[in-house]
This record gives sequence, structure tokens and C-alpha cells, in this order.
Amino acid sequence: MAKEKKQVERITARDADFAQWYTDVVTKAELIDYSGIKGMFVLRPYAYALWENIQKELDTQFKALGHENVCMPLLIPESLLQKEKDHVEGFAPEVAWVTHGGSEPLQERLCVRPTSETLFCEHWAHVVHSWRDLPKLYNQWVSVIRWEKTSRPFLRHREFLWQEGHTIHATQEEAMAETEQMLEVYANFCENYLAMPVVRGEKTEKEKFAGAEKTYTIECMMHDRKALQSGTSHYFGDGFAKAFDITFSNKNNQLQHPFETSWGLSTRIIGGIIMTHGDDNGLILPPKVAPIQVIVTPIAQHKPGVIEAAESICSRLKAIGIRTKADLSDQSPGWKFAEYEMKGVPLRIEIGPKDLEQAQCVLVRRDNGAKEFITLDALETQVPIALDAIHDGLFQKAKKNLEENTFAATTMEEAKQIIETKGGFIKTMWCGDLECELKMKEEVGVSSRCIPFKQEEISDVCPCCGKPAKKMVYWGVAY
RNA sequence: CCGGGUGUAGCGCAGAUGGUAGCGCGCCUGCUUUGGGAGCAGGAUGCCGCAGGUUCGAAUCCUGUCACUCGGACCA
Repeated sequence: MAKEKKQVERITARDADFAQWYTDVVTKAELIDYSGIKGMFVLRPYAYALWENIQKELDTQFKALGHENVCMPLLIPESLLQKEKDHVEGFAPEVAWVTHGGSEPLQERLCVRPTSETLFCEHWAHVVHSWRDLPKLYNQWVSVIRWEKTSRPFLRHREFLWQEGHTIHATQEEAMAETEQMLEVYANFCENYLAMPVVRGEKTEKEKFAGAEKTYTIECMMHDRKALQSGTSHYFGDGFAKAFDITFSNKNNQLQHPFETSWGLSTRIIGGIIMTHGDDNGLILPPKVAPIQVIVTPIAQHKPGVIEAAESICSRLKAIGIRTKADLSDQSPGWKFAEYEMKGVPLRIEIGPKDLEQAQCVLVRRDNGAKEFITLDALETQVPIALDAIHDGLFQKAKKNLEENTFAATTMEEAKQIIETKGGFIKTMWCGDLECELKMKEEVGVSSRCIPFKQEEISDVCPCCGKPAKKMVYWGVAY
């Protein structure tokens, strides 16, 4: 009977059907609820708390680097969106339009922002006049709308939360340095806070952001070996400034166009966390952003002293800044174990009558299930050590997955073979031609993920056309 | 957007040939339990996705539509 019940509650095995496992996890871990509109999801408190932790850390880092938060309007007049040709072409197909105010048709339709470059440009045209006004280092935490045809929780929403940083500089060098710096902020954040190893690189011409001169990206590998673009940083040169007529007087009293960047990271990263670390028991959250870092589970809580001990552990950990919860509900211990495993709480502390006798408690790691008895005196020292160990464990496991599933190929056949039998990232040389990039998609089924900053010399010719190779490229099947 | 599957209680599902809805889990109350999703007893819960149509009568038949899901195309 008990076995049957467990079956009912069980989620789909991760390696049996990854897509179904993912859907099971986002609903059973109480991250997402579906709304009545396709592609628009409710971020439940647990998911939002996770986002808030991500937000808090990134926001602090942005501000430490001199960025200021602002808030642009939600709507963009069509004429404004039209100003930069490549940009409109890129976004027009997936834009939502407001056509009426009340019952009155509008004289000009308004687009719900899919991204806010145009609004920042319009604003800067107003406020930037002199080299003394530069740089402006802005960021906003907002939602945007892109009318996607297919949607998946976190990975592809029609409305999603993100931050978009927008900066404007007097010189090309300064703008480039900003673009590179912000990519590095994302890369470090992913690796050091989310325990997600990344590949840093540049997007190809085909894959870069609409209107950008250069797009830098961090690419992560999910457990199913597919790629997830996890953050991007764009260099715009003075293209947008020209299109939007932004000028300033430089130190030589000459009128010139400034240089811009933008960079963004979205709630999609939560999908990345789930698909990087989760297992058959549910989520596994990286300790640094987990809404609950430690769950205290009393055993036989009606026995004298147990609840008091659980509460004491909880408040002692909170006092040293660890997000801790004691679950004193009347659910059975087994239920609580399963519940918080599903929710990916990194560390569980069990405390029961037997432990009280010995003045100890049990630490159980979510990532590998390891149990450790510690004396209650050692709480404040041992718990942070355990949380760090979990972070490292998660990172190493993900890194292993990335490294063991990245393959070099020198011919199309070889690339095809690898994708069909193993999946993962393929690195090849590339001549730089769009045709070869398209052929990789057509024949092998992969898109270019990035031209990594760390280049290798795999061969000297493009596997597709045989012409001399210019760069090494990472390819993969992407989310 | 194209193709396959699915919408019945909070969740998972059953409801042959049309006759006004059921099971398991969960939920609520009480007692007993508590180191891996506890047991017993009692109780509550349905615009059968939505809108039309056929019919004396529709969860069931027809049309449309919305959403979910898998695959493909497209795409930050």
C-alpha cells in the first residue's frame, strides 16, 4: 500500500523522459502554475523567492560596478521601434501590439516591449549632450513580452522577467570593455553562485542580437546535453546612436555619436538550474540562491524537547545568516524528507530523541544523500562547510557533464555521428561562411552556440567546405 | 505555424451502444502514530476546458474555439 502511494506521487524518471521530468518538477516543486494564456506562467512564491535571490546578488554586483537602476515605459510607439532596421526585423515577428485605448482605436499602435533598446535610445537622445554626461550605466528589472509560438516553463515564456542593462559611452574601447566586463559578471555568477559551468564566447553573425555589432554569450550544458544560452552581452558600436540621432560634444568640441551596450539575464536561468542539477527526486538548488538552505526536520516531535531543539537549531542558523526553516507540521518525517527533496533544499538537519541524548543532529546532503552526525555545538561551523561542499559538488558534477560531452570533430560525418550517438557540444573549425553554418544545421542538426574565447586548433580547414578555417566553433542542440 | 496525443473533484484516472457522474490519492475532523511519502473512523468537494448545434434528454454525437503535451519549423 505504502509502495503504491509512493508510485502515485513519484515524478517521471529523469533519464526516461527528460522533458516530462522537467514538467513534473516545475509543477510538483511548486515553482510554476499555468495561467489561462499560453506561454504566460504564474511564478509561485518558491520560484519567485529563488528569482529574488538571483536578483539581489546580481543587483548588488551591478551597482558595485557603478550601474543605476531605472524604469522605462512598457509600451513603444511603432515609429520608434522602426528606427533601427535590423532591430525591427529581428523583433517584429514576435511583438504584441496595443491598438486600442479603452474603446478608441489609437492613431499609432504601440508595441509591448520585447526589449528596451529603442526606449533607452530615445531617452539618451534627450539627456546626453556633452562628454560630461557620459557614460550612463543603466539597468532595469522588468518583464518583456515576446509572442513565441511554443512555450515552456522558464525556458520560453511569452512574458518573462529579466534585467536589461543598457550603457552608453564616449568611446568604442570603453563600450567594448563594458560588454566584456558584463559577460564576465554573468559567467562568474553562473559558476560561483549557481554552480553552472559556462562556455564563454562570441555569437556568429547569424546568431547575434538584432542590431548588435557583437554578441557575447555564456552557454551552459544541461543534463540532457542540450545547450542553454544563459546570458548575453551586446556591443552596439554607434549603430543605434546613429539611428536614433544621439550625439554629444566631445572634449575637442566636436559633435560625435556615442557607443552603446546592452546585456541581459532572465528567469530562463531558473530553467537552467533545474536542468543542470535536478535528479529523480526533484530539484536540487545551488545553496547560494536556494530560498531555503537548510530544512530542519524533527523526528518524533511529540517527545519532550524535540520541537524546542529544532527551533533552537533554526534560530541559531538564522542568526548566522543561513536561510533556515523548521518544519513543525504534523506530516510524518518521511513525507517531509520527500517534500524538501522535491523542492531541492540543499541540506536537511534531522533532530530526534536519540540525537538529543547525545547532543547531536544529523546533516543530510541533498546532492549525494551523504549523512553526517555532528554535535550541536558544531552547528555554526559545520553547516556553512556543508553548504560550500554542496556547491562544489554540484559544480564539479556539472563540469564533468560538460567536459565529458564536448567532442572535437573534423568532418561532417564525424559531427553527425557524435550528435546521433552521444549528443552534447561539438567543436569544429569553421571558415566563417553563413552557408556552412546553415549546412551544419541542415545536415547535422546543430546550431552554432558560440566562437569560444578559448580557441583551439583542431584542424586547419572547415569540415563543411574544406576551405581554410578561421575559428573554432561550439555547436549543439539548443533550448 | 504544421503534425500526433490529451482536457471529467486539488492530483492521477474510470465512465460500452446518449438517460443527469465514480474510484484511488490528497483535503477537513477526531484518536492513535513519527529515523524514508503512517493507521483507523467519520466528512466535504464537480459550469465533465469553453461556446454553439443535434436531441424529450449530451461528459458521451457534430462544429468551432482555448489550453496542455510530444515531435518539427520558427525564435532570444
